[in-house]
Amino acid sequence: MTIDTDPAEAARQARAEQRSAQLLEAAARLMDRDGPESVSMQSLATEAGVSVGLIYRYFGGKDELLLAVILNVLDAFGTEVPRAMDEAGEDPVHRLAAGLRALCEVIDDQRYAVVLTYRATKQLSAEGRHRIMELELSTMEPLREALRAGRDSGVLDVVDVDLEAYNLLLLAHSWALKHWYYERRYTPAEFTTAQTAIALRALVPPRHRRKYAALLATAATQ
Amino acid sequence: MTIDTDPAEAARQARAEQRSAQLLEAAARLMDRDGPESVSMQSLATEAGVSVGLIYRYFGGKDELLLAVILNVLDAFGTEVPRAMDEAGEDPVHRLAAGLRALCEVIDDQRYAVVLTYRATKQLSAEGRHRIMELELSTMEPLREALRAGRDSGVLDVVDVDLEAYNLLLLAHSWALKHWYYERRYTPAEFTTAQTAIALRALVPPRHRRKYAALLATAATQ
DNA sequence: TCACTGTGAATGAATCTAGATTCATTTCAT
DNA sequence: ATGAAATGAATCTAGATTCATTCACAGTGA
Repeated sequence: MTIDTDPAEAARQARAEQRSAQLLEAAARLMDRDGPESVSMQSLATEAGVSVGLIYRYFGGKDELLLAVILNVLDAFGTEVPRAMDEAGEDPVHRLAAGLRALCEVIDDQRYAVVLTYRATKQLSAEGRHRIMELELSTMEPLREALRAGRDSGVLDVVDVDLEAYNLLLLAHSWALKHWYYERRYTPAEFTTAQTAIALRALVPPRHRRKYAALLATAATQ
Repeated sequence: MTIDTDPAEAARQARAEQRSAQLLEAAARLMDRDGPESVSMQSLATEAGVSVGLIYRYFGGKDELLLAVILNVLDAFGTEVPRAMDEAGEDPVHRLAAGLRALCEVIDDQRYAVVLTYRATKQLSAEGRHRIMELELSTMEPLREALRAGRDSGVLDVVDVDLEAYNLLLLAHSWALKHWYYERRYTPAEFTTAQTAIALRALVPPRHRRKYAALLATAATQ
């Protein structure tokens, strides 16, 4: 099965990957400046400094492009969340908090792409939609895992792991979804801290609260 | 200023209102059957059994129509939530639970219109967007009020009223937003009960939990 | 009671528009 | 010189919008 080793082919692949990244970057920049509805093939081409036709070489069409943008975010979740959680050590509560923070950071970074996830369902093929669902679920797996671990060791009071994991994801998504409201009241960091406190307050039973006081506190605490 | 009393004018108004309601109903039915992206002027006209042109008489265009659909849902929130809360009596916790339940019920009933709220931002005029924001905020006011009352009387542990009220709204919205996932695992009623328990678990301090045991319990409680 | 007429309601084929897609042509790298 | 990469004007498409036309009926006079 060693079909590789063709240097020309390898070079092509490398270039393709670079182009693809360039286009995704441009899409992000464009959405960030003009909102997600401005992602037309023309404006994307202009933003990326290439011609429309070229986009079709690297992405089959708009559908595939949007799918790629979305998968890109989900991929960032899949990378950043576990990394942050592992850095946080073994404690399930700290792991959870770290995961939520990472989630919020990626979302802040890719705000419009996250919103796109909710908007683009229309143009996506059934298969694309399915991939997104699968990926979203597997993205959340580390959070679910931490919830389970915390429940098993008694530091977390979890009733329904799946539901509560999804709630955490939505808590973070809300930064993108309701940004028009939150941006007036919180910085990204404040938002993250406050939501972490709220989420953990729901999960950490009283007897363990002292231990996690730092995570449970907010600037606004009375 | 008694410009009314024109019976012809009154009749016209009545008919206009009826038409408008008929069209909004058709839009709901259509979205429910074919998804929100199928709301084209043609298909809406077909569904409502009128001609395309007529829609333009009652709604200026697609933007206004979508705005009306959305305002319609928000209006239902504005009516149902306070009603349910008032029926629940004085106790802030019961009021909150009743409000959340009412929210979930309206959302289940208008699932696609709720999703539309997140999708349609594009086509809405700045003014329409603004009205939606205002309305959403005032819709949540009863929830905020209950949170404040509960905090003041000590039965609720609330750090940031605005943030937590919005989280409750999103908890309910998630039924519509992530329906593809939840529908496989919960009935609307189960979802509502579970989310209520989770939300209240976060808010009711331990010393008051016994009193609200019924709301805090779920079928799934270990 | 019945034709007659004026007015708003309703129609839907024709038009317009935004933007996605194609592909004949040109440029570039080896 | 050759093939891949890139271009962008021309085409295609979905669907929103218009508007000339028809319809329905209330009011009017015989």
